[in-house]
Amino acid sequence: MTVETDESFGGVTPDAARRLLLGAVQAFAERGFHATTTRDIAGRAGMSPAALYIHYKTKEELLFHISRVGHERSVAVLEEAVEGAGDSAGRLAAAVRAFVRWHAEHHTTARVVQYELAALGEEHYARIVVLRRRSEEILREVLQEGVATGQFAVEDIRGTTLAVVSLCIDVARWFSPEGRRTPDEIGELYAGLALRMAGYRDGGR
Amino acid sequence: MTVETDESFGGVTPDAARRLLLGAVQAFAERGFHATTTRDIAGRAGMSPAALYIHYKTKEELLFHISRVGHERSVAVLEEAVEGAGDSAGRLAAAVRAFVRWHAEHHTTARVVQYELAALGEEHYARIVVLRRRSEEILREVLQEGVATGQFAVEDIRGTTLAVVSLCIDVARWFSPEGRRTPDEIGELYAGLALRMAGYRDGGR
DNA sequence: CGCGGCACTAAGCGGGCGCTCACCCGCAGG
DNA sequence: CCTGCGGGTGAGCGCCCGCTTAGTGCCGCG
Repeated sequence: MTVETDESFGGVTPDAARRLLLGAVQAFAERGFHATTTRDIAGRAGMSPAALYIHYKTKEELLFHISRVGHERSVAVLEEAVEGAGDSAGRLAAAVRAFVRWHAEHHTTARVVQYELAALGEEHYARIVVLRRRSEEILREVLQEGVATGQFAVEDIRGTTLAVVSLCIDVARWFSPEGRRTPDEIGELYAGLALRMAGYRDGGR
Repeated sequence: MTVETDESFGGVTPDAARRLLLGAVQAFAERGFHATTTRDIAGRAGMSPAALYIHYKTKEELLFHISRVGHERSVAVLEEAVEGAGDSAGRLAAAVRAFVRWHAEHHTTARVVQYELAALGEEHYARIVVLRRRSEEILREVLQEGVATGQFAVEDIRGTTLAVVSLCIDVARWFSPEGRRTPDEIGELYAGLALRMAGYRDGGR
């Protein structure tokens, strides 16, 4: 079986460590962390089980690396999208479009990032939670700004932010490349839905 | 540790079988199916590991029972809410309110139902998928009806339905009884958001 | 009161898990 | 040409998993 490439981990060296990471992402996404064996991961990377422990201390450390890099990428995507995208409506649309696209395009990584958190050790979990808060903050600021300028009409900003973030994240759960929609199309659809959730009026589309 | 009661499984007999089911729900929700041991489940039910196999053939069969009963309950809740709740806007609001409340109140069961599907055997999985389609159909029909009567404005009915269902389901992932919102409040908030997603205009709240 | 049946347990089997250890290449530096 | 060393392997340790089996206590019934 070929290991699908994913530019998120392009910078990881040496080569063997990256192959292990990619194999682990695949396996964790398909079966979940606990149902994945180190023999399976090593096999996907074309190595013996023992080789895994040259590059990573434990199976859990592999998960932590995936989770950390994945969160950093998704937050970076969100930050880029929000910067310099016009008014609040433009920023919200751009943010949701980009965040959703990332979760669809990288649904294997995203699945691990979003749904295997509980398998992290306590210390690693705490470090990941910090990163997670960032993505919520970014969207909340956009909503807040839009409400302040009168472009949006939202009573419960915290709750609505949570709902928008939740909507985007859940894409990773159900998205399939064999499905009828491309990541771009879903991003576009969801950007429009997020604007509606924010109470934005653009003339009635 | 006390086993939290959950009326979803109130009708299961004998008593020991129900206790095992409740213990399994708790354990699966906390740690996931694969990380849960039969010894843990039996322990929560106050029994020896072997007792589990008098009432269920395998650990996977326990998961299947939980998944089946859980899906049946959530679909029933949705159907009740849709029946006799006025116009399309009223029906959509009632449906989302009830569906979200169920996912928040029974977040342990819902977590298992929504996120441990992959651990089911092929045959059991196929039987569950049939039940899952029902909930999406119910919401799609409401949206369709509202668009037909002009109360809603939705271009992509399938996609919007998917988004609404996804939004509701994801409540099970993040909800915590220690959080700042009650299931009722979240249901209310989400009902309003769903109406906005459907393009319903009620005068500008 | 004896007996069949059934819910349940103590003990444990076979196997696969995460992880380790002793050893082995190929190659850069002297 | 020898040497050291970092990336790799084969074999396997100790553990705990899902599940089974042989046996036990108890309860209703003739």
